[in-house]
Amino acid sequence: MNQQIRIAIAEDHQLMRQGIVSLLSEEEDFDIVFDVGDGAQLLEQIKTNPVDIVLLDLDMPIVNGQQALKVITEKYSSTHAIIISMFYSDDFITESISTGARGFLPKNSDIENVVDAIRAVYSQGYYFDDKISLDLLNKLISNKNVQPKFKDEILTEKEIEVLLHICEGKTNKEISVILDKSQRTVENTRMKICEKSNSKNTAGLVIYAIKNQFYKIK
Amino acid sequence: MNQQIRIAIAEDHQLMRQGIVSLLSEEEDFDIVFDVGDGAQLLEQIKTNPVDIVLLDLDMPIVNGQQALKVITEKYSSTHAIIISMFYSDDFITESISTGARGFLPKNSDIENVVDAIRAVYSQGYYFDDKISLDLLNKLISNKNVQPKFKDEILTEKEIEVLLHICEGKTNKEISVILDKSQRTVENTRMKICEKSNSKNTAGLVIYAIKNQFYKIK
DNA sequence: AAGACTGTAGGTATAAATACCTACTTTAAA
DNA sequence: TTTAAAGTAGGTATTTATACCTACAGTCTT
Repeated sequence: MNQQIRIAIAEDHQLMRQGIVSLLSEEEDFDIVFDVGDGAQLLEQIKTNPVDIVLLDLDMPIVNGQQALKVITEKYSSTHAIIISMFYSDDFITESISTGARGFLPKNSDIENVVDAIRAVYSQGYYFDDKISLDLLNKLISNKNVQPKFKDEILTEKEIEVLLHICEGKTNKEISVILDKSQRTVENTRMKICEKSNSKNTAGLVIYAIKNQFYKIK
Repeated sequence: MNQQIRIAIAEDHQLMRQGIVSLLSEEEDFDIVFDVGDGAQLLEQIKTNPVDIVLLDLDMPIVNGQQALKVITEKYSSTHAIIISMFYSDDFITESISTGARGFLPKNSDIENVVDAIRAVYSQGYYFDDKISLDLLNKLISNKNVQPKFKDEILTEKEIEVLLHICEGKTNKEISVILDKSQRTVENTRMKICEKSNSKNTAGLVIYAIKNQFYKIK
């Protein structure tokens, strides 16, 4: 038998994870080494169980996908990550690629896409879906180091705290009372988040918070 | 062999759907009759392919889960629906139950939960997860016809249109220009949506729009 | 034909958010 | 230890959103 492709799956929705495991198990040259429900478990498992491919869900709790991806590309150069994400925006893709992902799959992919992606990344080192815009591909090719824009756009603890209260529908004044800070401080923080998230009002902030998994819809 | 349980699956994420099919196929007494990606296909298929159980994703495009659920409980009394949803709020559950769902599963359920739910609904007619609050169960038991509150809280076409623009970050003035209506009209519509959705500001509106699948995060 | 609802829009007011400043303190990194 | 950033908060102004009214024309249902 040929050498098997060693695979790990990190995905927080159990049903989805079990489903993917079940489907991929049918491929004879695939060896599902382990599957986990969050980024922290992934980093723990990968220490002792080397794999070739990690299928990585971007929206995971505890240690999120981005952070896990960063650690993996830095520490485990022989492991290549393929991102699975609910969202399919250019921002997400470019961010993932620049952090070291070798492939990107939307969650409405077919299992065949996943199988193709795994084989492609294993043999060629990368995989991109048909649906990825030519625009984006050109951007990625022409400009290896895609915008470090995201570097300084990471929200601080305080900003995240304020953002969550905004998502809960609280006004600046209400937030200032809760955090025991001046209303002006909260206003400034709010504007700072607007800048960083490139949004121009409350609606934009809420969408940003949800897209980036700061705020989880219950 | 005993009689098989005939099952249909309606879920818009292909990977999830294929995964569930693969996992359920391992149960010998389960007969997966068909699986579809939206509510319209479900209603089409079910005309000619009777099933005992429908696993129904609430967040589907074209004809959404709620509408499909309504038709099924009205027209196909021998078919029982089990809801699978990303969201686990009491509102969603009570709404689903009052529309005729016989069980409710969050998307982070285990496949064992799904199998249990199918068997339970098939033999006992209903299934509720451990995680469903006692509070809610009591509400459901004590008060069969749970709030018809939702009845008159359905958004009109105009309201949905305005809501989407709000989610896009547009101001009332901008929306009024786009729709060629008075700014006051848009303001009034906005307030009406606030009432219906029981939210008190823009943040609440956006969350409501996302939860209820009016606005899809791209 | 009466009633209910939707869509339309005006009046008036207050509350909240947004925009663009300055400035000081603390903390962390170079 | 200088530099950079974050956290703090004040001034001032404009724009937006929210709140609570009234009113009328069109549509659909009873």
